Amino acid sequence: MLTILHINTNDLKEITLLSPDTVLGKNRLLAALPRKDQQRLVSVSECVDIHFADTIYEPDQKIRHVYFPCDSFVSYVKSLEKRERVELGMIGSEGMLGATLALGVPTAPFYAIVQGMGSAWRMKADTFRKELEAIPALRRRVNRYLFVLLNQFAQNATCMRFHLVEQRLARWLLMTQDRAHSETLHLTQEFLSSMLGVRRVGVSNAASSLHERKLISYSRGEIHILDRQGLIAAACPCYEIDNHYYDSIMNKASAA
Amino acid sequence: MLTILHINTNDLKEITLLSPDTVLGKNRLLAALPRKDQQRLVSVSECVDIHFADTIYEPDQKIRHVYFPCDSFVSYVKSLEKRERVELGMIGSEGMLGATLALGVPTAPFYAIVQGMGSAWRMKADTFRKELEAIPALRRRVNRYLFVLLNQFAQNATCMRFHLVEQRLARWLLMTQDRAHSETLHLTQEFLSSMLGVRRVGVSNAASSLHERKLISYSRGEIHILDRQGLIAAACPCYEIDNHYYDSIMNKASAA
DNA sequence: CAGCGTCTGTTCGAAAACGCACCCTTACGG
DNA sequence: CCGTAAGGGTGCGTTTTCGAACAGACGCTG
Repeated sequence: MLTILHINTNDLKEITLLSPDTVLGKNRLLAALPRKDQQRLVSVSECVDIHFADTIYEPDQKIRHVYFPCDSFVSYVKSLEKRERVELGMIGSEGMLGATLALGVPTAPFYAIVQGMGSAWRMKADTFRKELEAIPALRRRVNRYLFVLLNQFAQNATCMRFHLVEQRLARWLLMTQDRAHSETLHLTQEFLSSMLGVRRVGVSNAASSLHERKLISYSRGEIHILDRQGLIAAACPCYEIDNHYYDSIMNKASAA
Repeated sequence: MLTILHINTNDLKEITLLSPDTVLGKNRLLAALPRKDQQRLVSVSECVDIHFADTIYEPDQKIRHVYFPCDSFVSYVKSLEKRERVELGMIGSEGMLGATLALGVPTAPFYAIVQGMGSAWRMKADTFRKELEAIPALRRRVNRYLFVLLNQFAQNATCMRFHLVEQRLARWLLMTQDRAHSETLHLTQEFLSSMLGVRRVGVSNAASSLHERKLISYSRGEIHILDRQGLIAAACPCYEIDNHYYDSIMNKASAA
């Protein structure tokens, strides 16, 4: 239908096999909009694949597109010096990239780096701005999402300050699994260390500990989550606080 | 006039002597609006005094009023456990409290605790919402401010993660001085420790060091800043990055 | 199969911050 | 004048993380 006709395909075999509803439903932010609005938005979007380690935004650079991840996910990263680099938040199908455009600033505040490859709906920045004006439901939704993002940043800041590397690693793995929809994750310790803002050794120790406790297994960048409940117990409460907050804010949004 | 836009926060005395609508000019967010809008906003606001240690907002509680500080200033504070409490950002005359209302969420995300007593323009939450609709310039301004806030949170998070207590203390004092418009600050170490999220001993050591370096003097909660330039050098770059960012975003806003 | 790059595990001392506790000084009110 | 409380300094051992380095293990490529 409309939706499919307007897709700009690079290689979208997967996508084209799915019904429009399914594809749309993959992004929770869009999925909560009225069907009509969803169709309109898809008609001005394209479905793209994004790849591991792609840099979607750089700080102070113009935002060209906004993204609504389906099964991909992306991290906002702040970098001061070489070693002073840390993840601020993680965006998957529950959110979107470039929401700050709604605040009237055309540039990106942080790095946005792809963590999990997959597909995302992509829209030009100008288009997004226009659709924000045209679709009140979208505007409301994006605004609420910005509120959630602010909270995630705050939670993450406090977590970084007070919680141990092991707890933070557990939390990070859980968040990643939620967005990757898979029990296997491809992540090197080197990479994890830059996400958590610690040395690789710190990750190594924390991972060993989680491994000893039979919560995960890993080998050469392949991490398996063996015991999700145990991992939740090993993580700091920030994981569940975050999830809870998202639900409480975004669900109220759809009710309103 | 334009001069008002370029006020250095350090010498606000000038302003109080200046003109009749100086009261408004004391809040930089409002001061950047067209004169007409300023007058309208004042007509639906009241000027109130807020006092040290007042709790303006609590997390998940409804926001009743928004505040535009004149010479007062307030901290956003996140608190997980008893000891796990830290300042997320500081709001003075350069910003406002309750900006998140513009995102359509009626509740406050964090504690807001008064650091420096003084006056502020106060507006009912409903009024603020209506004025946001009615005054596009206000909406643009508030949105841009939210963008800045998001950045401040990010900067602060990274700073907390990587920088030493002494650097962070120096930065905090500078930020406070900017908002207090005074060289004397009343702050106990106990209080500072909960702002920086460290032990009081940590503050004590850091303060001793700054004192030895003749950058500050202090006694029983009275802190004097002796050498502002030296303090800037002792602080992490986050201080200047923050200021720079504010200017670059908010000044563009007034141009637009 | 040799070579090389990547990923991981481990070690070391040092730095920073932690929790806790004790003691001294100053301010203030009775 | 003195008792009390608040503010601040110091010491101690512990924990966590840091920076740097080295060694083993795996997998790809030539």
